[in-house]
Amino acid sequence: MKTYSISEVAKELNLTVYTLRYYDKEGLIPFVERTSNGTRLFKESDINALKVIECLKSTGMPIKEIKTFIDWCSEGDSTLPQRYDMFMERKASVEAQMEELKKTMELIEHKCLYYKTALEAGTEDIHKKEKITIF
Amino acid sequence: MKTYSISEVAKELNLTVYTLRYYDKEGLIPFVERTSNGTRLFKESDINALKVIECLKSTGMPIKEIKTFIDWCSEGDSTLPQRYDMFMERKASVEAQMEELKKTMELIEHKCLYYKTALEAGTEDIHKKEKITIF
DNA sequence: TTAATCCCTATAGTTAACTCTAGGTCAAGT
DNA sequence: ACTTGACCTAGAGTTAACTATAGGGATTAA
Repeated sequence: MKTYSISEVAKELNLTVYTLRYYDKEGLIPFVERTSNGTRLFKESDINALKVIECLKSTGMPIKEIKTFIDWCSEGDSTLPQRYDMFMERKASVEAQMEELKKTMELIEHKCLYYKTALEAGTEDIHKKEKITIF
Repeated sequence: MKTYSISEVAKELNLTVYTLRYYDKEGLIPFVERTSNGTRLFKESDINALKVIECLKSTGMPIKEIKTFIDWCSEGDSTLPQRYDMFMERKASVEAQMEELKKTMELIEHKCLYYKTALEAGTEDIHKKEKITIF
Protein backbone atom coordinates (compact mmCIF):
# COMPACT_ATOMS: atom_id res chain seq x y z
CA MET A 1 0.00 0.00 0.00
CA LYS A 2 1.32 3.42 -0.98
CA THR A 3 2.30 5.75 1.84
CA TYR A 4 3.29 9.41 2.01
CA SER A 5 5.82 11.33 4.08
CA ILE A 6 4.80 14.18 6.33
CA SER A 7 6.16 16.76 3.89
CA GLU A 8 4.26 15.24 0.98
CA VAL A 9 1.03 15.37 2.97
CA ALA A 10 1.78 18.93 4.06
CA LYS A 11 2.22 19.99 0.45
CA GLU A 12 -0.91 18.18 -0.69
CA LEU A 13 -3.11 19.74 1.99
CA ASN A 14 -1.47 23.18 2.05
CA LEU A 15 -0.34 22.77 5.62
CA THR A 16 3.13 22.87 7.18
CA VAL A 17 4.89 19.86 8.66
CA TYR A 18 4.77 21.78 11.95
CA THR A 19 1.02 21.91 11.78
CA LEU A 20 0.71 18.22 11.02
CA ARG A 21 2.96 17.30 13.94
CA TYR A 22 0.94 19.68 16.10
CA TYR A 23 -2.27 17.94 15.05
CA ASP A 24 -0.68 14.63 15.91
CA LYS A 25 0.42 15.93 19.31
CA GLU A 26 -3.15 17.13 19.93
CA GLY A 27 -4.47 13.66 19.14
CA LEU A 28 -6.23 14.44 15.86
CA ILE A 29 -4.48 11.71 13.87
CA PRO A 30 -3.78 8.79 16.22
CA PHE A 31 -4.29 6.35 13.34
CA VAL A 32 -1.17 7.43 11.44
CA GLU A 33 1.37 4.62 11.57
CA ARG A 34 5.11 4.83 12.07
CA THR A 35 8.19 3.05 10.87
CA SER A 36 10.34 1.27 13.46
CA ASN A 37 12.41 4.42 13.92
CA GLY A 38 9.39 6.67 14.41
CA THR A 39 8.88 8.24 10.99
CA ARG A 40 5.20 8.79 10.21
CA LEU A 41 3.73 6.94 7.24
CA PHE A 42 0.51 8.50 5.93
CA LYS A 43 -1.93 6.31 4.04
CA GLU A 44 -4.46 7.58 1.50
CA SER A 45 -7.18 7.13 4.14
CA ASP A 46 -5.19 9.27 6.58
CA ILE A 47 -5.14 12.08 4.02
CA ASN A 48 -8.90 11.74 3.63
CA ALA A 49 -9.32 11.91 7.38
CA LEU A 50 -7.21 15.06 7.40
CA LYS A 51 -9.49 16.52 4.76
CA VAL A 52 -12.46 15.92 7.05
CA ILE A 53 -10.50 17.52 9.88
CA GLU A 54 -9.79 20.55 7.70
CA CYS A 55 -13.47 20.68 6.81
CA LEU A 56 -14.45 20.73 10.47
CA LYS A 57 -11.83 23.37 11.15
CA SER A 58 -13.26 25.52 8.39
CA THR A 59 -16.63 25.46 10.14
CA GLY A 60 -14.87 27.13 13.07
CA MET A 61 -14.71 24.02 15.22
CA PRO A 62 -11.87 24.19 17.76
CA ILE A 63 -9.22 21.50 17.72
CA LYS A 64 -10.25 20.15 21.12
CA GLU A 65 -13.75 19.42 19.85
CA ILE A 66 -12.36 17.79 16.74
CA LYS A 67 -10.29 15.59 19.03
CA THR A 68 -13.46 14.57 20.86
CA PHE A 69 -14.91 13.50 17.52
CA ILE A 70 -11.77 11.54 16.65
CA ASP A 71 -11.97 9.84 20.02
CA TRP A 72 -15.58 8.89 19.30
CA CYS A 73 -14.48 7.41 15.98
CA SER A 74 -11.97 5.23 17.82
CA GLU A 75 -14.60 4.06 20.29
CA GLY A 76 -16.73 2.44 17.61
CA ASP A 77 -20.46 2.10 16.96
CA SER A 78 -21.52 3.05 20.49
CA THR A 79 -20.72 6.67 19.69
CA LEU A 80 -22.68 6.86 16.44
CA PRO A 81 -25.43 9.02 18.02
CA GLN A 82 -22.92 11.58 19.30
CA ARG A 83 -21.21 11.74 15.93
CA TYR A 84 -24.49 12.15 14.09
CA ASP A 85 -25.55 14.93 16.46
CA MET A 86 -22.22 16.61 16.04
CA PHE A 87 -22.52 16.76 12.29
CA MET A 88 -26.09 18.01 12.54
CA GLU A 89 -24.85 20.78 14.81
CA ARG A 90 -22.07 21.58 12.36
CA LYS A 91 -24.65 21.79 9.62
CA ALA A 92 -26.75 24.24 11.62
CA SER A 93 -23.64 26.24 12.40
CA VAL A 94 -22.60 26.46 8.76
CA GLU A 95 -26.12 27.50 7.80
CA ALA A 96 -25.95 30.29 10.38
CA GLN A 97 -22.55 31.35 9.08
CA MET A 98 -23.94 31.53 5.56
CA GLU A 99 -26.74 33.79 6.76
CA GLU A 100 -24.23 35.97 8.57
CA LEU A 101 -22.03 36.21 5.49
CA LYS A 102 -25.02 37.23 3.42
CA LYS A 103 -25.76 40.12 5.76
CA THR A 104 -22.11 41.07 5.77
CA MET A 105 -22.12 41.00 1.99
CA GLU A 106 -25.06 43.38 1.85
CA LEU A 107 -23.26 45.98 3.93
CA ILE A 108 -20.03 45.51 2.00
CA GLU A 109 -21.81 45.92 -1.33
CA HIS A 110 -23.52 49.02 -0.02
CA LYS A 111 -20.14 50.46 0.91
CA CYS A 112 -18.73 49.54 -2.50
CA LEU A 113 -21.47 51.61 -4.06
CA TYR A 114 -21.01 54.38 -1.53
CA TYR A 115 -17.33 54.69 -2.40
CA LYS A 116 -17.89 54.29 -6.13
CA THR A 117 -20.24 57.28 -6.05
CA ALA A 118 -17.90 59.26 -3.82
CA LEU A 119 -14.95 58.45 -6.05
CA GLU A 120 -16.82 59.59 -9.15
CA ALA A 121 -17.85 62.82 -7.42
CA GLY A 122 -14.31 63.29 -6.08
CA THR A 123 -15.63 63.81 -2.59
CA GLU A 124 -17.46 62.00 0.15
CA ASP A 125 -19.60 65.12 0.69
CA ILE A 126 -21.92 63.91 -2.06
CA HIS A 127 -23.40 61.51 0.49
CA LYS A 128 -23.80 64.15 3.17
CA LYS A 129 -25.93 66.12 0.72
CA GLU A 130 -27.90 63.07 -0.31
CA LYS A 131 -28.27 61.90 3.27
CA ILE A 132 -27.22 58.33 2.56
CA THR A 133 -24.29 58.52 4.95
CA ILE A 134 -23.53 55.40 6.93
CA PHE A 135 -20.06 56.10 8.16
CA MET B 1 -27.71 65.08 21.00
CA LYS B 2 -28.26 61.74 22.72
CA THR B 3 -25.14 59.88 23.85
CA TYR B 4 -24.51 56.40 25.23
CA SER B 5 -22.16 55.04 27.88
CA ILE B 6 -19.61 52.36 27.08
CA SER B 7 -21.69 49.67 28.80
CA GLU B 8 -24.83 50.65 26.87
CA VAL B 9 -22.92 50.38 23.62
CA ALA B 10 -21.40 47.08 24.69
CA LYS B 11 -24.83 45.66 25.40
CA GLU B 12 -26.28 46.97 22.13
CA LEU B 13 -23.47 45.48 20.03
CA ASN B 14 -22.98 42.29 22.03
CA LEU B 15 -19.45 43.22 22.97
CA THR B 16 -17.83 43.69 26.36
CA VAL B 17 -16.63 47.02 27.72
CA TYR B 18 -13.15 45.48 27.69
CA THR B 19 -13.42 44.93 23.97
CA LEU B 20 -14.62 48.46 23.30
CA ARG B 21 -11.77 49.94 25.32
CA TYR B 22 -9.39 47.62 23.49
CA TYR B 23 -10.72 48.84 20.15
CA ASP B 24 -10.22 52.40 21.32
CA LYS B 25 -6.66 51.65 22.39
CA GLU B 26 -6.00 50.10 18.98
CA GLY B 27 -7.22 53.28 17.31
CA LEU B 28 -10.42 51.94 15.78
CA ILE B 29 -12.68 54.60 17.30
CA PRO B 30 -10.66 57.82 17.58
CA PHE B 31 -13.81 59.85 16.92
CA VAL B 32 -15.51 58.92 20.21
CA GLU B 33 -15.64 62.00 22.41
CA ARG B 34 -15.03 62.28 26.16
CA THR B 35 -16.38 64.24 29.07
CA SER B 36 -13.98 66.55 30.93
CA ASN B 37 -13.11 63.72 33.31
CA GLY B 38 -12.40 61.24 30.53
CA THR B 39 -15.62 59.22 30.29
CA ARG B 40 -16.40 58.16 26.73
CA LEU B 41 -19.62 59.49 25.18
CA PHE B 42 -20.80 57.43 22.21
CA LYS B 43 -22.99 59.10 19.61
CA GLU B 44 -25.43 57.27 17.34
CA SER B 45 -22.93 57.71 14.50
CA ASP B 46 -20.21 56.09 16.62
CA ILE B 47 -22.41 53.04 17.08
CA ASN B 48 -22.95 52.90 13.32
CA ALA B 49 -19.21 53.11 12.78
CA LEU B 50 -18.76 50.24 15.22
CA LYS B 51 -21.27 48.24 13.21
CA VAL B 52 -19.16 48.75 10.11
CA ILE B 53 -16.09 47.72 12.11
CA GLU B 54 -17.89 44.55 13.25
CA CYS B 55 -18.86 43.90 9.65
CA LEU B 56 -15.24 44.17 8.54
CA LYS B 57 -14.19 41.93 11.40
CA SER B 58 -16.74 39.33 10.34
CA THR B 59 -15.08 39.21 6.92
CA GLY B 60 -11.93 38.10 8.74
CA MET B 61 -10.16 41.42 8.47
CA PRO B 62 -7.55 41.86 11.21
CA ILE B 63 -7.83 44.84 13.54
CA LYS B 64 -4.64 46.44 12.23
CA GLU B 65 -6.08 46.60 8.73
CA ILE B 66 -9.32 48.01 10.03
CA LYS B 67 -7.26 50.68 11.75
CA THR B 68 -5.63 51.53 8.43
CA PHE B 69 -9.11 52.03 6.99
CA ILE B 70 -10.13 54.25 9.92
CA ASP B 71 -6.98 56.30 9.40
CA TRP B 72 -7.90 56.70 5.74
CA CYS B 73 -11.34 57.92 6.80
CA SER B 74 -9.71 60.58 8.97
CA GLU B 75 -7.46 61.70 6.13
CA GLY B 76 -10.39 62.71 3.94
CA ASP B 77 -11.18 62.57 0.24
CA SER B 78 -7.59 61.94 -0.86
CA THR B 79 -7.91 58.34 0.38
CA LEU B 80 -11.19 57.56 -1.41
CA PRO B 81 -9.43 55.29 -3.96
CA GLN B 82 -7.79 53.20 -1.24
CA ARG B 83 -11.06 52.86 0.62
CA TYR B 84 -12.94 51.88 -2.51
CA ASP B 85 -10.30 49.29 -3.37
CA MET B 86 -10.41 47.95 0.17
CA PHE B 87 -14.14 47.33 0.03
CA MET B 88 -13.85 45.73 -3.40
CA GLU B 89 -11.22 43.39 -1.95
CA ARG B 90 -13.48 42.63 1.00
CA LYS B 91 -16.26 41.83 -1.42
CA ALA B 92 -14.05 39.39 -3.31
CA SER B 93 -12.95 37.86 -0.04
CA VAL B 94 -16.51 37.36 1.17
CA GLU B 95 -17.44 35.81 -2.17
CA ALA B 96 -14.55 33.38 -1.80
CA GLN B 97 -15.62 32.58 1.75
CA MET B 98 -19.13 31.85 0.54
CA GLU B 99 -17.74 29.43 -2.03
CA GLU B 100 -15.63 27.76 0.63
CA LEU B 101 -18.59 27.44 2.96
CA LYS B 102 -20.63 25.86 0.19
CA LYS B 103 -17.98 23.18 -0.31
CA THR B 104 -17.75 22.65 3.42
CA MET B 105 -21.52 22.31 3.57
CA GLU B 106 -21.46 19.59 0.92
CA LEU B 107 -19.05 17.47 2.91
CA ILE B 108 -20.93 18.10 6.15
CA GLU B 109 -24.24 17.10 4.58
CA HIS B 110 -22.63 14.00 3.18
CA LYS B 111 -21.44 13.08 6.66
CA CYS B 112 -24.90 13.76 8.10
CA LEU B 113 -26.29 11.24 5.67
CA TYR B 114 -23.45 8.83 6.34
CA TYR B 115 -24.17 8.86 10.07
CA LYS B 116 -27.93 8.80 9.61
CA THR B 117 -27.60 5.58 7.63
CA ALA B 118 -25.08 4.12 10.08
CA LEU B 119 -27.30 5.03 13.00
CA GLU B 120 -30.31 3.34 11.40
CA ALA B 121 -28.24 0.24 10.69
CA GLY B 122 -26.76 0.34 14.19
CA THR B 123 -23.26 0.03 12.80
CA GLU B 124 -20.81 1.91 10.65
CA ASP B 125 -19.97 -1.34 8.87
CA ILE B 126 -22.90 -0.74 6.54
CA HIS B 127 -20.69 1.74 4.67
CA LYS B 128 -17.74 -0.59 4.47
CA LYS B 129 -19.99 -3.09 2.68
CA GLU B 130 -21.44 -0.42 0.43
CA LYS B 131 -18.03 1.10 -0.21
CA ILE B 132 -19.15 4.65 0.47
CA THR B 133 -16.66 5.08 3.26
CA ILE B 134 -15.06 8.47 3.56
CA PHE B 135 -13.63 8.36 7.02
C1' DT C 1 -21.27 60.34 54.56
C1' DT C 2 -20.59 56.22 53.12
C1' DA C 3 -21.38 52.49 50.11
C1' DA C 4 -22.40 51.02 45.57
C1' DT C 5 -21.76 51.45 40.96
C1' DC C 6 -20.35 53.39 37.20
C1' DC C 7 -16.27 55.21 34.77
C1' DC C 8 -11.02 55.47 33.80
C1' DT C 9 -5.78 53.85 32.78
C1' DA C 10 -1.95 50.81 32.72
C1' DT C 11 -0.54 46.55 32.61
C1' DA C 12 -0.62 41.60 33.18
C1' DG C 13 -2.66 37.21 31.90
C1' DT C 14 -5.11 34.03 28.80
C1' DT C 15 -6.21 31.16 24.84
C1' DA C 16 -5.91 29.05 20.42
C1' DA C 17 -3.34 27.65 16.91
C1' DC C 18 0.37 27.53 15.32
C1' DT C 19 5.69 28.22 14.44
C1' DC C 20 10.23 27.66 15.44
C1' DT C 21 14.66 26.00 17.67
C1' DA C 22 17.80 22.79 19.63
C1' DG C 23 19.52 18.60 19.58
C1' DG C 24 19.42 14.13 17.78
C1' DT C 25 18.64 9.76 14.37
C1' DC C 26 18.99 7.69 9.99
C1' DA C 27 19.52 6.75 4.87
C1' DA C 28 21.45 8.20 0.51
C1' DG C 29 24.83 10.32 -2.35
C1' DT C 30 30.11 11.72 -3.34
C1' DA D 1 33.99 8.75 5.76
C1' DC D 2 31.30 12.49 5.59
C1' DT D 3 27.96 15.75 4.31
C1' DT D 4 23.20 16.64 3.07
C1' DG D 5 18.68 16.50 3.93
C1' DA D 6 14.84 14.00 5.29
C1' DC D 7 12.78 12.67 9.66
C1' DC D 8 12.02 12.88 15.00
C1' DT D 9 10.83 15.03 20.07
C1' DA D 10 10.52 18.42 23.66
C1' DG D 11 9.80 22.59 24.62
C1' DA D 12 10.03 27.65 23.87
C1' DG D 13 8.22 31.60 21.34
C1' DT D 14 4.72 34.11 18.60
C1' DT D 15 0.45 36.44 17.36
C1' DA D 16 -4.18 38.08 17.59
C1' DA D 17 -7.77 39.31 20.14
C1' DC D 18 -9.30 39.63 23.86
C1' DT D 19 -10.00 39.39 29.23
C1' DA D 20 -8.99 40.52 33.76
C1' DT D 21 -6.84 42.98 37.72
C1' DA D 22 -5.22 46.75 40.46
C1' DG D 23 -5.77 51.15 41.77
C1' DG D 24 -8.18 55.33 41.49
C1' DG D 25 -11.93 59.10 40.38
C1' DA D 26 -16.86 60.75 40.00
C1' DT D 27 -21.98 60.26 40.72
C1' DT D 28 -25.97 58.57 42.96
C1' DA D 29 -29.09 56.33 46.65
C1' DA D 30 -29.89 55.62 51.54
